[in-house]
Amino acid sequence: MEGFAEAGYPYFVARGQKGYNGVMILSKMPIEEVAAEDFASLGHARHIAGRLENGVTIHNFYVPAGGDKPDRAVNEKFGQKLDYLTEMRDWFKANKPKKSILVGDLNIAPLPHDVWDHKKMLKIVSHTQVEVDHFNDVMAAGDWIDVTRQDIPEGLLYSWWSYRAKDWDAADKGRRLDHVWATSDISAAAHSSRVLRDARGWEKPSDHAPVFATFDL
DNA sequence: ATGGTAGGTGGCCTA
Repeated sequence: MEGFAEAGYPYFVARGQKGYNGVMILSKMPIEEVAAEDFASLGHARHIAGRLENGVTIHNFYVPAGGDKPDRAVNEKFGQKLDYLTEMRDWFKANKPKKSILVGDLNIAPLPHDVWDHKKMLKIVSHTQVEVDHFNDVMAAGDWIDVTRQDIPEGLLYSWWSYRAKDWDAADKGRRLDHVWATSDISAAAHSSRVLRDARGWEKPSDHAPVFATFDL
């Protein structure tokens, strides 16, 4: 934590399970934890929410990846992913977000231009129709706006490239799995979204690249 | 239809 403070982020809210999963929101300003839900009762640490002193709430989600086969009858993890999204939807229906930002690895690329090959990817977990339907239901339930696509509506845009490609940059078989959303009451304050694609080429990189957005609030 | 890479933890599982 000292390292984060030295880097200019003395405040945070976080949940984690060593060796498994975790979410964290670092802040330059005081932030108070306001929620940490265990959707689909997985016993995981995939959600944290904090509120800043200006009244803005920030959610960070790590939606389950969902395994390989997009069929809950043979792949329990896929069912858990859908259930996770269904419970997110119901929670946002019951707790209508206002002045809120949602970020995270949502493990779904919702739009045809969020993947390198829409037709091929329709059979691949992260871009199947049932996942996109669940994803859109969560957005509708919270009146969420996709800030990244508000700023960058056109063109292929990815935030993740598999480790398994021999040359991720040349093959460029990416997916936009990481998202920045805002409720419609503050979405007009968002601008300057971008993906730091260069980070995918750093030493010992994550397979995800950072997604940025700026809010004037 | 399959394998490909990376990581964390501990000898395999998940992403």
